[in-house]
Amino acid sequence: MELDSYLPYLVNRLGQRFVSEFSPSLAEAGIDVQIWRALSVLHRHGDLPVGALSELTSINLSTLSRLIGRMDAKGLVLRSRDDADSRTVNVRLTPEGKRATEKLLPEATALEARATAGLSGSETETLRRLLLRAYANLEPAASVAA
Amino acid sequence: MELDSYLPYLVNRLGQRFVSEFSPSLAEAGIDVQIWRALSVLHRHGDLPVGALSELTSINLSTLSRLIGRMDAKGLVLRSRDDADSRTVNVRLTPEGKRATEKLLPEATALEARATAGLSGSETETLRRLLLRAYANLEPAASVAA
DNA sequence: CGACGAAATTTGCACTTGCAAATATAGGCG
DNA sequence: CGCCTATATTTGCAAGTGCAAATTTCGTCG
Repeated sequence: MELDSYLPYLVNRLGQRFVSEFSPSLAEAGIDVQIWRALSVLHRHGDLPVGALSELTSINLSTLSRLIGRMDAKGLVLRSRDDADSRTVNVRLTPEGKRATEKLLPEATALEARATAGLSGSETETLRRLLLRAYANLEPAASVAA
Repeated sequence: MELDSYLPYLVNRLGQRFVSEFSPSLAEAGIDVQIWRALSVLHRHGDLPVGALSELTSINLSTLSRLIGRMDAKGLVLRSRDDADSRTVNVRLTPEGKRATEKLLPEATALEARATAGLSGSETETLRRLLLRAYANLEPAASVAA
């Protein structure tokens, strides 16, 4: 195996670099990268149950539960039991959460632009497509009940 | 910004999936993903100073210092002050560390193969190249002294 | 040669994380 | 209707993590 071109390696270090390069913007907004991930998903998808938010953010459920607690304390989100099924807790952006997210979106876009500088539009699209495909390929095997 | 095709988002979730899919193999070997990252880099590059290992693994220096402590305790690596400059500590794989790493390499390769299933050889190469390029594009600005 | 600032690594501390167990609510069955 | 199992979320606990300060060693200048 050639580590320098090993995909998990390349992906991990690019991910770390995205985080470190975005951190100054986040720090200015007083939030960390995990909160940002949750905010951006909620902004895109609207209200979501905790479980769905976990799935979409790739944040562990118990970690996310506490993260939502912190976000709530900051006034960024609201929790409420679902009307139809009250095992479910729905998370919703507050106006302030929405505002904070929208303030950061342009910087997020700029970061991506910086990452793709020098790539043609079609190369960038290819990159997106292949990342998506690899992700789908690794769909957990949903282990059939024993 | 369209979150579902936002690169940092795609990269993060693919990275998380690589980790979760590799975890069973790691658990069997009794190590965690951070240790694996350090092992694989050491295997590829040979002995390295802590700072260089931090750079190559994208693991924070203080975190790495303690990680090396754990690896040492497990008999996977050895620390030794550098002969020429004893501010530097060199980290080296023990034979056992080498063995443990080589035991996992085939599974790492298999994971990558699974991720790239259905992609042509040239698509996979393109993916590697673009990830590398994006990483290079985000090289920190080395802020010129004020 | 001795003091001083720079470089490499480690450590104190406060906080985040994930696993597994606990809790809360639903839904089906006798 | 009450019990039992499944689903959704939270919490106890034992680590792991990053920042900033401390430590160790180096190299240079007076």
